[in-house]
Amino acid sequence: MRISMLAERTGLPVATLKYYLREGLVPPGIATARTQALYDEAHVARVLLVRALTESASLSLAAVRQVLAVLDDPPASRHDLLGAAQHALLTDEERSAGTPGAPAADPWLSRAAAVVAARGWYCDTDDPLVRRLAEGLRAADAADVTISDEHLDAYARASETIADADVASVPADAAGAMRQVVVGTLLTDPLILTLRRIAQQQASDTAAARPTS
Amino acid sequence: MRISMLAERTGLPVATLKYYLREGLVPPGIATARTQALYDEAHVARVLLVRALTESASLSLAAVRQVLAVLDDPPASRHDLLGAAQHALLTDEERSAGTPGAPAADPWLSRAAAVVAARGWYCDTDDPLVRRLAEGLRAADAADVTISDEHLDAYARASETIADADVASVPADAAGAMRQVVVGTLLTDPLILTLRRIAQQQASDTAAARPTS
DNA sequence: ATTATTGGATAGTGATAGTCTCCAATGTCA
DNA sequence: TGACATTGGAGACTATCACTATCCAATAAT
Repeated sequence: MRISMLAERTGLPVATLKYYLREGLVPPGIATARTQALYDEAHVARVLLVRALTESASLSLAAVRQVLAVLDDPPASRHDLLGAAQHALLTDEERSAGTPGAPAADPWLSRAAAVVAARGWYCDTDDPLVRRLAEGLRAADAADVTISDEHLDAYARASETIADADVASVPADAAGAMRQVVVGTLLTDPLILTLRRIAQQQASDTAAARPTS
Repeated sequence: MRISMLAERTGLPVATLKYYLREGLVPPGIATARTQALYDEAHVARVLLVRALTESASLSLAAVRQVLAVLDDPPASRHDLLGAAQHALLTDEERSAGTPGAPAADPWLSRAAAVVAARGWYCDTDDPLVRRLAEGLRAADAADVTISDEHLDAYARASETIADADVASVPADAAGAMRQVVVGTLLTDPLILTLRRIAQQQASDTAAARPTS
């Protein structure tokens, strides 16, 4: 199919597709002449993937590029798969954060480590995710929002439920697994947050019905 | 305190504070002369809140404005509180989405409603949150990510755990409750997503240790 | 008295994500 | 075969966002 057909199939203007091609987010079509190239279903899927990641998962095109790079070249070992996937989802800043000498005993980092440890999980304060958690705790405190240990543990328990379901749904083949983990996680993040809000309404109604319990 | 002190306390350049004042995100100081105004701890807290919402919760300044408007003028009735809070967290587009005649029987909307109903929750396909859920499901499908009913139900169960903890932690006074619900939800969203990723690593390791179970 | 700081206004910046305009080469259909 | 639309490729242009910089005359500090 030609680019105008690709535009029709994806619902995007031709100019945007040209832009994605220029940016390397979508591979070039098969050139049949100097001003003609053919695109196939894989191109349609790729464009839809880019849109899903930008629109639904709110990724920047730079982040989409990172994700696509991992999908296009998945690590061979199944063991490295999740690690590579997680790595692909970090920001440049997070990736390059080496421990510069003394960590200055950040209280937020301590608490983040404690939350993780309380669930019986591993505990490495150098892990970018633990650092990200600490950063979130710091921001909440700066905004004068206090989160109790029980509250935080409830989040950790819920996360465990989610992660177990996630891991259980990973397909056997490497490429499919990569796709499911990386793209699946990104696209289900907003689902989880939306479900949380719906559940809040529900929990609030229930609490109102059974007032000062 | 003068603006330079406010800058020092918040760690932001004076130019940025002036910008926030201009944009109405931070209330003006008490003018003592035509070129002099005083700021207090409330201003410090406000600036830190704005930063927490933009940096940690990734809100745009326009969204921060919406949130602050609700915080500054909370609904009197406790019953309306969560509704108003939820309303404040919607986009303009979502707020203005009235049902235009026939809903065209969107399959994603049906599935979203089914997920909600399966948890024994209310079920209104006009609810902006249910629509948002449907939109997320549509995006996942477009990106060729399939989510089983069990998988989705695990998310719903986890969300219930989270929401119960959220509702249990809401303070009694109206202003504090508003703050906790709106700001607390926004700032804990990233915590939950980060915990999910950490839990995924954990679940993956566990699954690897107990291979083909 | 001199120097620094302030509030207020206006203009400029850099990043992001497109969108528009041209062009000569090609495809399509009469 | 010819008229006309479409294409790939390149470059310039645009809008939005979140600042940042510059000026100014009016204070404040020393």
